[in-house]
Amino acid sequence: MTPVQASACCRPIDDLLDPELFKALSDPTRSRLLGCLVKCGCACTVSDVGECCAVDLSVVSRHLSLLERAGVVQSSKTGRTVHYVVDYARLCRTMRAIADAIEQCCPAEQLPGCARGCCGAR
Amino acid sequence: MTPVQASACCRPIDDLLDPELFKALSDPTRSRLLGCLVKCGCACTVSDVGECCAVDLSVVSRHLSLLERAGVVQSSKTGRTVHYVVDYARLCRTMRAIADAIEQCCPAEQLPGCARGCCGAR
DNA sequence: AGTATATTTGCATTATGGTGCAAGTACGCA
DNA sequence: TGCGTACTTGCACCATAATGCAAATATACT
Repeated sequence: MTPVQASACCRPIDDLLDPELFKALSDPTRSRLLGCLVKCGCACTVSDVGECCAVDLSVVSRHLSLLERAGVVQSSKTGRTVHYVVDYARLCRTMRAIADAIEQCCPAEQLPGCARGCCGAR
Repeated sequence: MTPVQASACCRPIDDLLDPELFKALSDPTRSRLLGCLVKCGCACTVSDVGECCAVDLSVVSRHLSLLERAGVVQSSKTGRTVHYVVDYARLCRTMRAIADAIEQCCPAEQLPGCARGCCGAR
């Protein structure tokens, strides 16, 4: 069993290692905005969140909408103000699911004898 | 308490939302390589992992070393071949820690009454 | 020593993405 | 209707990073 063939098993991990989600969390500014929102614990306006870092409000707006597209936060518009909330449940669920999936793939004895006989020689 | 002030509490989350880690997982090619390695379950050579996707081997090499710098995988050189293994334990621990930290910040009742009185009006 | 294999590095190219500014849209209020 | 506020979008600019190719390095084998 080669790594390529091994890819055919352990299905769940492929969907969980979603580059889009991680990309959303990979920018320092965005990370800071999210951290701010996570700790706030309630719905914050774009302007409120914007106070967390010294960037243009348009940048904040774009980052928050990107986080929403990634499923990390949710927005609700009331009048002319937009409130953002962290989707705590979903984010936790995703992180735990990734941990679980990785753990399931983790062989009991990792090295040097390959438990699954993959990777050719090894 | 504004979002800015709220940032002062709930400390752990800031260190856990490390953009560097997520950046490592944010590239599709890298994600695929990692998924391949995770499912393989044992130490794979650069060439082996490279079979997972249609990119130059030099690209694979660079991606794997980046993943190592991010603490996602570990390498060991034996002779002229380099073996990469996923650091299952560390990755799981990190993901769970993030989930835990987020959950701790999650207010019991999220909306519309803000449990922490932050975000001004709301 | 000479050749083959495994991986890395330098370099140029291209793609992606973050940023600020200015203008635009949407809505509330007088 | 006109003005102010909250946010978004278009655009240009700049930085970072992904990629392939070719060359270099390191090691094994004969």
